[in-house]
Amino acid sequence: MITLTPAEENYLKAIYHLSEGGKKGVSTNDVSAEMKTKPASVSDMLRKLGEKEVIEYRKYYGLHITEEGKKLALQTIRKHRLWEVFLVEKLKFSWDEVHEVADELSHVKSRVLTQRLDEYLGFPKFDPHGDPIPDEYGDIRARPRQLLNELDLGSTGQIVAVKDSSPAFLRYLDKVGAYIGARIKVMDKTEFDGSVEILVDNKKSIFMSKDVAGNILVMV
Amino acid sequence: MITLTPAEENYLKAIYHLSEGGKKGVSTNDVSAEMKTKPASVSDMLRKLGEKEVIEYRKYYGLHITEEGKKLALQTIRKHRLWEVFLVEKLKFSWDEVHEVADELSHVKSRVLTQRLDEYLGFPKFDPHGDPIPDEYGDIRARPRQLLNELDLGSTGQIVAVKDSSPAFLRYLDKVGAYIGARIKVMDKTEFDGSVEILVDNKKSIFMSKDVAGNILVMV
DNA sequence: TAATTGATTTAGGGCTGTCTAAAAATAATA
DNA sequence: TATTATTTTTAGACAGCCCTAAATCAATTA
Repeated sequence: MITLTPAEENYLKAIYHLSEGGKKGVSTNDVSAEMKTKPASVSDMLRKLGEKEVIEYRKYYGLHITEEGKKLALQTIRKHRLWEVFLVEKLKFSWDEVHEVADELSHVKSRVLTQRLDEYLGFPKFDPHGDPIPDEYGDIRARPRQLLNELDLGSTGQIVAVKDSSPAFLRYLDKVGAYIGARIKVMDKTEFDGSVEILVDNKKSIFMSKDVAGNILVMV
Repeated sequence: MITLTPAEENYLKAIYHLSEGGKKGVSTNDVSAEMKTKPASVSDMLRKLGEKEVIEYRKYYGLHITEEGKKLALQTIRKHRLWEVFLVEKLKFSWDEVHEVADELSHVKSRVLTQRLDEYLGFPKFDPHGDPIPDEYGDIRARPRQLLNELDLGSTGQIVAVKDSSPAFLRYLDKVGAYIGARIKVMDKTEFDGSVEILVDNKKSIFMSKDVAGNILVMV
């Protein structure tokens, strides 16, 4: 049975996220940026994770996460997200306050604790950010996606993809401040032209035509 | 502001308990036994705690905890006991399962977390073992004591003292399996002679006359 | 293809917290 | 008091995790 130190868990979790996002392999610098540690420290850690076979690591050529690595990363992610639910739902933390604390809590090693917490929270399927919570076997229920222009007034979600991925469209999104991963809320809908006003990351309000909104996929 | 590492917190907590129990100073070996680490490791840690002025440390002569040290120890104890309450009351852990887990949880550094947890639990004054939970200023409310023969059927508590401390009485208690610190529950009360049946440490059931029970102080 | 640039790794060091083995101080006993 | 026994401390080592500085490798450019 492979066991990871808290630091190793954190690295593996970061690597998992990087693997999901980008298509190709993950580089030392990617991990360094994500973890906010120096590349030199990352090299050392990658060697260790390679020895534990949770990643496949070739010096100078980056890495790929292994199946075993994914499983372990999902365990950590599960714990992290369950604690986030607890902090927000039970202890009334706001979204932005939870991350660090959940991070520390998620390193407490007790399988029973995780199971009981899951049960206590009513086996939630998604965390407060809308990210799915893996079950104890690492399975994730894929969240259904909806087109942004079909969302109801007041509903929230996260931009996960675009139908039109032309550079022009992406540049436009970039310009107005929308991006893959952005948390959005529908603030207003105009009936006659189908345009919408959405709030991005609880900060910036932007207007969108029906055409634009109809090309954005949102996870609700 | 003094900050302690998790290990330092653990040592200080142990030292606080040792200081409360025995009257005189605390020795390196005492701490070693309590912490289950080698005396050599303890020496090193005592030097560090001495430098941080949470204890007063004289080489070869043991130590005394300082006022500042007591305050910090009580903070840690507060967190530990709040988590114990959470684990037992909300997550349905049993008494014997909670300690290690609460220990890890109590090292999560977030003042807000502790406050919100306290609030969520309804500001409990005692942990599941009956030990008092310090408030955020480190104050402990002394728990009221009751005579064992005055407890209601089904109530639980911990034996904390005896009114009659004659050797004969103590020998008797010892014989039947009651002792200072024992967790008890009143299982039966006989009206006509005032005798009671109590369950000790969730294991052993013993009978007591009214005279005996009337000499035992219980913290409920 | 050769030189330069940028990414990555290695080398060496610091800090924490543990250990074992050996030395030193104190306490107990003859 | 002198010797022995016990307690405590020091010395040196190791693992984890981070750093900086220097070396190495790979990719790009001239």
